[in-house]
Amino acid sequence: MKLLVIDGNSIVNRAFFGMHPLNNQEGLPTHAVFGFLNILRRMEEEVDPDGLCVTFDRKEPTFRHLAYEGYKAQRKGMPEDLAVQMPVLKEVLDAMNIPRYELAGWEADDLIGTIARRCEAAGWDCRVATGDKDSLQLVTDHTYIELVTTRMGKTTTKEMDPAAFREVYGFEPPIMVDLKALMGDSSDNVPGVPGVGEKTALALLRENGTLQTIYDRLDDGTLEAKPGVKKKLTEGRESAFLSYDLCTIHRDAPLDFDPADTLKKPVNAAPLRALFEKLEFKKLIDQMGLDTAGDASAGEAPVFCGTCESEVVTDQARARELLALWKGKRVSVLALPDLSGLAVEWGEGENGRSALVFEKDLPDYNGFLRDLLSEDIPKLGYHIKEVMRGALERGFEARGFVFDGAIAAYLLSPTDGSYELDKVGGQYFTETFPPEKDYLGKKAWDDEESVAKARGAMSAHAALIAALYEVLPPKLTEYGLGKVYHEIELPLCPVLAEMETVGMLVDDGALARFGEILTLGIDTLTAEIFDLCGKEFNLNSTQQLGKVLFEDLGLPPVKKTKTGYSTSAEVLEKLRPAHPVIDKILEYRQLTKLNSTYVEGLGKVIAPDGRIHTSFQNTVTATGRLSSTEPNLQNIPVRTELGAKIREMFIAPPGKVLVDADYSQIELRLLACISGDETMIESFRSGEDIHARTASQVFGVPLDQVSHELRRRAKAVNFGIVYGISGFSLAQDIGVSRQEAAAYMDKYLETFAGVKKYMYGIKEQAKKDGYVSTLMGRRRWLPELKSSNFNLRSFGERVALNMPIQGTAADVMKLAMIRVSDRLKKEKLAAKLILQVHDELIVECPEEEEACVKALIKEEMEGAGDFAVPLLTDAGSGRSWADAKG
DNA sequence: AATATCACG
DNA sequence: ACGTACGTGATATTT
Repeated sequence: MKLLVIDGNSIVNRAFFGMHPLNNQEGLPTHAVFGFLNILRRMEEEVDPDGLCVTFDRKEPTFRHLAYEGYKAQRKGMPEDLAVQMPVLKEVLDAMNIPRYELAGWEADDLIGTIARRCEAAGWDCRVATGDKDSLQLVTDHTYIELVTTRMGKTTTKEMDPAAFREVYGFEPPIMVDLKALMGDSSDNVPGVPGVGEKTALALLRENGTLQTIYDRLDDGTLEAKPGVKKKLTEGRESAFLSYDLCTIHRDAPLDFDPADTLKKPVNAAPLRALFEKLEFKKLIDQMGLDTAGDASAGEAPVFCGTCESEVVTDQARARELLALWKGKRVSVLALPDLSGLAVEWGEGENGRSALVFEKDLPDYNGFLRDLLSEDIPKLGYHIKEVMRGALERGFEARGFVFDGAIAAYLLSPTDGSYELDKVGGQYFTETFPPEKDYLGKKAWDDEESVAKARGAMSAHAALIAALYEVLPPKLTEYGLGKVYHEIELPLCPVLAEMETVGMLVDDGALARFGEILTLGIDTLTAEIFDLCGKEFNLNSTQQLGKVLFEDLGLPPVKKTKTGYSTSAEVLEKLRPAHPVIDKILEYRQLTKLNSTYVEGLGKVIAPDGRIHTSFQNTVTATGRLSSTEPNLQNIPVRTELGAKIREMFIAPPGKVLVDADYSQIELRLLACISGDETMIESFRSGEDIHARTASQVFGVPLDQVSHELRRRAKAVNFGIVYGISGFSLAQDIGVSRQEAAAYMDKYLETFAGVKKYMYGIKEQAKKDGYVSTLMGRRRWLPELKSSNFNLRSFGERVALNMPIQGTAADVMKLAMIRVSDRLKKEKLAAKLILQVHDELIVECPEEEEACVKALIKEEMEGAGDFAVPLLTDAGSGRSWADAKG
C-alpha cells in the first residue's frame, strides 16, 4: 500500500507564487487553489497511491520556535491574496473527501514526519509531495520525497529516493540535519556554527560522520582540523546543537492518524461542483465529471451561440441578402487558413446568428469576400493580419476591421504564449469553448460528424469574438494600452500583411550552388573527423560525439548537460588546443548548420513566384517585438564571412534594388532616455562613439587612446547592462576575471549614475505595480518578482530592467514601419517594405526610386520617436541584402 | 515531446 | 549562498 502526503502549505505557496493571478467575478483570488488542485491531480497520477492526505501548518508558533526567537522573527505573514484562499482550499479538500491534518503547536514538517513513520510501521510506503528541501531528511527505503519545483512558471517534480538523494548530496539523508547544524540556513534563520560554510561542513562530515562525533573528537582531542576551525567549533557549540534541534523533524506528534483513514473515497459531488462553480473552475467540473452533479445551474446561461442559428451559405442570392443585411452592422469574422472559409456572426435581438461560408460551396466566393471585407461592413476579427494577407493574395485589400481580439488579449497579457480562442474565452468567461482543432485539426472535415462539430465550433468562436469585443477594450483602456492598441498594433496589421504577401526574392540557383559547395566541405570534414577519431558515428548526435571526445579520445569534459557531456561551441572552443579534431568539428557544425537550416530550409519555402513569404507573428513576444516564422528571416547569418554569403542570395529582381536601413544603437539610446542619464544623453547628443566613450570612462584612458580590445569590452558591458547582467556573466563573456568584471561594472555605474538609479528604481516600481511598461504604455506583468524562488525572482528583476528598453525599441520600430508604409503610398512610389529584423528595415524598389526611398526611410525611421537623444540610422542599397547592408 | 545546439537582434 | 544576460525560431536526435 502506498500513501501520498501533500505538504499543504508548501504546495499552495508554489501554486500562489508560480502562477498568474486569477480571480473569479466577485474578485476573489483563486489561482492558489487552482494551482494546488492541478499539482495534486498530477501527483496523484504520477504516484498512483492508495491513500491520500494533506497537512497544514497552524499559524501559532511552535515550541521549537519559542526556543529561539530569531526563528519566529523571520517568518512573514502570508500575503492577503493567499490567506483568503486558504479556507476555500480546505473547503474544497473536505468536499473531495481528502483528509487533512493540522495540529496546534506542530509544524507541517513534523506532521509529515510522524505520518511517514506511522506509515512505515504499518507496512505502507509513503510519498511526500513538497517544495521544501528540509523534508529530504525523511527519505528512507519506504519514504520518498516528490520534490516540487517551479521554474519559469512551469512546475516539475523530481522523485528523491535514497539513491537520488545520494546522487545529489553525496551522503545519507539523515546527515542533512548535521550539515545544516554546522553550516546554518539563512532562509530559516538557522544560525549553524558561525564561520563554517558548506565546504568546511562537508569536509568535517566526510571525515567524522556526524555532528556528535565531530564534537566528541573535538573534546577528546582526536579531531583533525585546522586550528581556526576548531576554535569556531568550540565557540559555536551551543549554536550547533540548537541548530541541530531546530532542523530535526520530529516524528512523534500526538496525531490521530491511521493510514486506513486516508484510503480514497468518492468526492461529495454536489457541494464540490457548487464550489467549483463559485470559483469558476469550469474545466475541472468537466474533467472530474461533475457536470451532472447537483442541478445548481443546469439549463441556464447558454453559451454565446447556444441558441444561435447557423446556416451554410451556398447560393449567391442568399449571400447577397446577407451582405445587404450586414451593411453598417457590426459582425464577427472568424476565418480559416488562407480565407478558404469563414464564419460570420451577427446579433439579432437576444440571439446570435451565424453564416458559414466556404470557398468550395459558394460560386462567387471571391466576390462575397470583397464585399464582406469592404469598408462598409464594420468587422470584429481575431488575427486580422491573416485575413488581410488572405485578401491581398486574392487581389484586394481587407478593410473595416475595428477590433482584433487576439491582439487585445496579447496586449493584456503578452506572456501567455498563445491565444487560441477557446483558451482566451475560458479566461474571460465562465463557459467552456470547443477547441480550435475542431475546425483547424487534420481530420476536422473528414466525415459528417466532424463537419457538424467543426461548424458548431466555428459559430461558437465567431460569437465569442463579439463577446470579447465587449470585455477586452475596456480593459485595454483601464491598463493604459489603448494607445499601443489603436496607434501601433492595429495599423501595423495591413503593413505586415503586405510585407508577407510581397515577400523577398531569392536566387535559388546560387543557393543550390552554395549548397553543393557546403556538401563537398561537409563530406571532406566528415571523413577527416572519422579518421582522427578512429571510428565512424553520427556526428550530429551530441551524445555519440560526447562519448567519442571525452571517453575514446580522453579529452577533459568542460561542462555537463543533464543528459551527458556538453559539446557546445563554447566548450569546443576551449578544447581547441587539445586535439586537432576539434577544429574540424567546429567547422563541420558551421557548414551543416548553414546547409540544413539555410540552404535546404530556405530552398523548401521558395514560393512559385521565386520569392520567400515569411509570416510575422504579432502576438508572440513578451516585449512587443515581432517574430518571424516559416521561414524565420530574422536570423539569417551575418556574423561570419561564410554565413554572410547566404545574404547574397536575397536579391532584388532586375531593374530593382534593395534599400536597407537600421537604427544605430537604438537600445542604448533608449536606455539613456529612459534612465535620464545626463552623461550618456550628452554623449549621444554630441555624436560620440558610445562604446569608445564607455571604454574611456570605465578603463580610465583618454578617448583617443581606446584600443580595439578595450572598445570591444566596453561594448560587452553596454550590452550586459541592458540585459541586467551579473559580474560573473560579464567575466565569462569578455574573458577576464570575475573581480575585474565586477570592477568594470562598478566603474560603469559610477560613471553613468542615472543608469544605476534606473536599475534600482525600475525594480522597486515593478515590485510595487506588478508590471513594467514601455514609453508608449505597452505592459508586461511580472508575477516573478513576488516569487520566493531566488532564480525566478532574479529573472523577474532582469526582465524589469530590459523590457522597457527592448519594448520601447520595438514600439518605435513598429511606428516607423507604419510611417514608412504610409509615406511610400502617399508619395505613390512603387517601393515596397519587405522585411523587418528588429532594428532594420528592408525595402525593394525600382532603381530610379533608390535615392528618394533611402532618404524617405531614413527620415521616417528617425522621426518615429521624439526623445532626449536623436535616433539615427545607417542606410545602404544594393542588388542583394549583403550589398545593401554595407 | 523534450533536449541540445546555433542562427539573429 | 543561490547561479549566472534579454528576446526569438529551426533543425536533428532521442524518448
